[in-house]
Amino acid sequence: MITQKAKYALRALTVLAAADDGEPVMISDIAAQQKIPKKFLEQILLDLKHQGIVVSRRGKSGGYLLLKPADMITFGEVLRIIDGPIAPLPCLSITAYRKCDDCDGEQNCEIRHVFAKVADATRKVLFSTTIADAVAPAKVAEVTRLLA
Amino acid sequence: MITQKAKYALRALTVLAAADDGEPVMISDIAAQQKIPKKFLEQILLDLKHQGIVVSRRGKSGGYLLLKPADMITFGEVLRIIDGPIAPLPCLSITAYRKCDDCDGEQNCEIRHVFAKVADATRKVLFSTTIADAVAPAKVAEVTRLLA
DNA sequence: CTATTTGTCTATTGATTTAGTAGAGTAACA
DNA sequence: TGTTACTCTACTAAATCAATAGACAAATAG
Repeated sequence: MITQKAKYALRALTVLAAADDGEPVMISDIAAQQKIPKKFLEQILLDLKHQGIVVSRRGKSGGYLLLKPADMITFGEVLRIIDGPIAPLPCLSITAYRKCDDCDGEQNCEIRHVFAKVADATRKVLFSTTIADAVAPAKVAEVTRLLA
Repeated sequence: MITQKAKYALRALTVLAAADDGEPVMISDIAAQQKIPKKFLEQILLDLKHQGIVVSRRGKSGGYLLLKPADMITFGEVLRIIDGPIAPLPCLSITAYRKCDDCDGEQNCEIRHVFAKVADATRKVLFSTTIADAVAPAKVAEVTRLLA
């Protein structure tokens, strides 16, 4: 299970992706729109800012903007920032590798071997899907509605 | 990340799978062989027993045995028993479905859509791999050693 | 029939993580 | 210079994780 925090982060980013280019969106607006506790969202956006996913502007007419284009932000990188390693075992993590203290001989560890396949499959999906992909269907639906 | 408990469960089952047919293996032996805290392992095996994965015998020459053949026990079912749902979101769980209280309209939830792909890929691996698969390479290695 | 052996079951614990809240502070702008 | 909106740190309640503790029950050997 991914955390609530990660879900919030992804949904906040889709809001920013859907906003007009160069137009900052206020934390309160994102929070209201996505039913996210405002104070909690502040922390999340701050994390995303520190990790170079978004930028912020202060004062009147301030808010948040995407730093990179939405189709350059993958689900995988967001999850890593918020929830930590993608891998199901520490000894399979790319960003936070840690030898399993009990098992020695990773090459022969069959459990590791199985979960390596899980990790590969998971990464394939998460790093090939972007925030833009998550926004696209919503936009299609919107256009469809407008044309109806 | 899967829990330590799940890792212990899987490794304990490989020990039982490797044991001679009909020969019970004592908790202490499994614990020693796999460096698992004995008292913790007791609980794990009890869980697996309650869920119909293993059976036990008490008293002298007692211990645990697999209830089903090793190639009929998948990683997926063991993980479900020990760690709970496989799905990354409650609204994607087969065994413990729960509507996400924030998002309404599952059909349109793009986050859900992405994680559905993750869940599918994960399940494909976990339910097609059995304890027998995990033991097989070890057996091959053993035979190779004996023949050397 | 009783002592030993091995599994059964429930409760408790300390550490960590999760999901927030609280509040003082700082930059930008009008 | 006041208001607005982001920034940063600290705190907390509840849940989960990884064990540990100990009383109990069944099987069996002598």
